[in-house]
Amino acid sequence: MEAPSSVRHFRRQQHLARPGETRDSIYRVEEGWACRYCLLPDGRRQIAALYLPGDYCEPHWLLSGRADLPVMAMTGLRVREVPLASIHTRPGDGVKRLLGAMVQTLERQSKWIVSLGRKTAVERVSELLGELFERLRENERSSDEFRPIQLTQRDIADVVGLTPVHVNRVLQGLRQRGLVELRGRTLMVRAGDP
Amino acid sequence: MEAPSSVRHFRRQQHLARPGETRDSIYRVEEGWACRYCLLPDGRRQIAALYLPGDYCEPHWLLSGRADLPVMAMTGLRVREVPLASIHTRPGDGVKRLLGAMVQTLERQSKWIVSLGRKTAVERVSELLGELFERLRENERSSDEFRPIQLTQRDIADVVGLTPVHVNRVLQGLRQRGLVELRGRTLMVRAGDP
DNA sequence: CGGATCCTTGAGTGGGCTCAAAATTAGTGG
DNA sequence: CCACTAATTTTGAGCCCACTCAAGGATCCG
Repeated sequence: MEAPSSVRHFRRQQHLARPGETRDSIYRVEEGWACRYCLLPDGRRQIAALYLPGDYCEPHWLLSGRADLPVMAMTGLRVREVPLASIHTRPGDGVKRLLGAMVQTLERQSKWIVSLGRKTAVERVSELLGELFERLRENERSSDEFRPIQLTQRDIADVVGLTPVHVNRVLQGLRQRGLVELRGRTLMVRAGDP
Repeated sequence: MEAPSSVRHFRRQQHLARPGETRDSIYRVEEGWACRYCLLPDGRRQIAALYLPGDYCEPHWLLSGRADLPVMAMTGLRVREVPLASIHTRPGDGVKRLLGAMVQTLERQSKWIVSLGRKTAVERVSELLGELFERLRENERSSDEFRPIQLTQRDIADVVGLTPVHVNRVLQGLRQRGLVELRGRTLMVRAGDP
């Protein structure tokens, strides 16, 4: 007998799911970040989705029942495990919230396709940081001007489809324009991203 | 009084939906191709999804009830209009098929993010043509070796995130390798895509 | 304090872009 | 059926954004 919703912890780089695995539960992120990514045979990596506190990971498991891409913790991570059975049997808001999250993921992915296909390096990085700031502001509701982004520049590179070296140079530009700050090794983002 | 499912026709370049519109029905493509795209203020265009015969367009309207991006016919188009009400009230396979289509769209988009972010021009074009060939083979079931792709090179460019000029040069390479043929102005794709 | 990871910087290269013009093809109306 | 126009495909030359390779500093962690 398991509790209907249990808390689980993952360390950075640890996998929440591996490709092909069948899933009978999803996660709701409570603290920390996770990502869905694809690793090509020659080592190239592309991150296809980021999961922040408050996000469901991954909503479409409700329908497909299996993971198609690996999901990994990008920081220390605390999640609540939600059995799919508990959602199917109780047809309340649960299903609705999940399907809503799915649509949101879909729209976010469409936006990223546009960025990756048609935007420059500076535009992509700015857009990513802007989006992250907004998503953080929605879920945790404090109104600090700066927020920490716990990603390495390699991680950012694998989201925006660039090289770590070039991400570094872009960030230096954004720093001079005051959109971003570096404290120790963690990146701080400020509100306002046109 | 309207028939419960009516057939509609669109000409090339004609819009099936415009951004912000509220939708009370979706389409099932019967013949021809359509796409969802994004047009940036400076004229850059990126196509985010292609809809082929047999596809639902767009499944997530079922949940969101509105179009976020414009949808346009890329060729002459015949579709069947399916009122959302008829799906909501009859909770049979209809909902299931639509949600399945939604998951498929989601997985397809994830794959495209990987391509746009991390793959070369030749890889992207080959992958697009291979995917299109497979999707065409699933829905229409004849086993011709070659199939027509009714897209201009500009359209292809706006899918794979390249310039029309460069798409042209890539296609010339693929033609020399026999993966592709050009009859008149229409591109013919052959099976086999490693 | 040693080792690992990450950030930074420099110099040189290249894949894909831009600009521009010519060659094909499709579409239209007479 | 044919001229005429518009839309595509093709080709060439030159450029630039982002990449590669490589080394040197920071920062973190045990």
